[in-house]
Amino acid sequence: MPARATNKTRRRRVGRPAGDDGDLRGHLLDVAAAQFACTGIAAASLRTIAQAAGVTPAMLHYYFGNKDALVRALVGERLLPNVRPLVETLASAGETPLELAQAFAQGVSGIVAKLPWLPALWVREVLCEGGALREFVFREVMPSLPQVLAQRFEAARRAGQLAPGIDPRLLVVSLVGLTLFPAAGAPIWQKAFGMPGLDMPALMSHTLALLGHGLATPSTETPR
Amino acid sequence: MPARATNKTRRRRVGRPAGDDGDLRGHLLDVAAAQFACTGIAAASLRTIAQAAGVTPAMLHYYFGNKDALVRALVGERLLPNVRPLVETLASAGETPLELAQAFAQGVSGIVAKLPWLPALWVREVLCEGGALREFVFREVMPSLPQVLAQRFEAARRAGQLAPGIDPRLLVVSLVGLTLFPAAGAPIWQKAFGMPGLDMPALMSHTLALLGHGLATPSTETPR
DNA sequence: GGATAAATTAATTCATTGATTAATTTAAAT
DNA sequence: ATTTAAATTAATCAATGAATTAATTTATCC
Repeated sequence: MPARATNKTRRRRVGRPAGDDGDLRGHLLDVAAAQFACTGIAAASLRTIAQAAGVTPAMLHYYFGNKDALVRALVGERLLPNVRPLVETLASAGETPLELAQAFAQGVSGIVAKLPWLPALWVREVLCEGGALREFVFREVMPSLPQVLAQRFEAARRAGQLAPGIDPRLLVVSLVGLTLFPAAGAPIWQKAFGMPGLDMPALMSHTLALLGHGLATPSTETPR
Repeated sequence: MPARATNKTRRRRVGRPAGDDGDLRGHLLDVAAAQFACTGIAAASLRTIAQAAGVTPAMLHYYFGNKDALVRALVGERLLPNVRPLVETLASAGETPLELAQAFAQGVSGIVAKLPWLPALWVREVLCEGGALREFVFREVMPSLPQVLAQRFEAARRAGQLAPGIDPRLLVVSLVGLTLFPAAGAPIWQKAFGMPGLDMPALMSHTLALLGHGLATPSTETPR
């Protein structure tokens, strides 16, 4: 349908295209994102990316110049535009900590629906120490998103809205661990449990239940 | 000092060593583990590993044969021996789901204390789709650990010990996301929040509080 | 129709990587 | 003292990677 399928579709004819012949540059970004997420940025060769997209490696040089610029384009044109709105949303979403956490979880879910490669790329290239996106993402999103959340949780704690024992900053870590992390590992969980879906809706309702009351049985509290 | 420091220490003298000249093979495993965790297995070159250990790449060939065998040795001699006991412990630890979760968290904490590179290696090479340890670890640990936990949570659910809305299998995912994941991202959390430590004890008590009663405000559920 | 611009390929260059081997050095065994 | 075994280095090879360039093909503009 979109002039260019992911796999074995015959490539675009050589020569200058007539009018709008499909967004090859954008397609290359998508293919590169998938490869980067799957094998890691450093281990994903331009040859492999080009092959997966049905073009020659020279096309990547034509559209992006070099590998580093390709990575930057991916972050600038796919990652940031989708993450920035979430940051703004979370600055004022929800009243209670639980509502704020819910807004975060839903926001992440929405982004993942649009950019399925994001969770894996995040844990590979941002979370870990030698990650290639570390410095870049750090300057662009990190200063804002965790800070905003942590500050709002801290305010809630001062207002007595946060259970004792919960650390406002570590709560941000926990939230990411309960949302991005399961999404990044979706394939392995499905394989481990023989689940067909591990669909995001099921994960979402489970996570919200866990955040809501933890593992405590609401009806019969075990006496102790 | 164990005969061989991590960085710039002068290398062992050439020639056959006298008696016990330190465990170079084991040291190479440790250095390789750190490099693998930092940049990913595929992106960590044998040259870099050898350089970090103060030896020539030929030593890696001498002790392990090739890169694949090095990875297998690392898994077989460092990873599995530390993970297997945890699986056995968790088969019978704790009575309630909360206690079981606590046992898991403490077990992970203990392993991470011994193998600080494990969390990052896990998220890079096991969690994600193109991970190099995927198949190997899957055969060795995955079938048991998640299954054991999920089955025990399922039994607790049938006994009415698990809050409604909590999925026994997804709870396993949540637990990993609340323990291994924060450990893997420790550097970035510390940097994001300007925390000195993100020490495991603080993380542990926070996580256990979250698992215990979630984000429920103390006003609605105040024992005593 | 000819010139120009856009898009693509094939081929090439240079650096890096994994892997290997032939010496070399030293300790242990005989 | 001679031989053997263990450990290490330097040098090298083939394969792969990123990056580049010179053609080639096709559409558009005048």
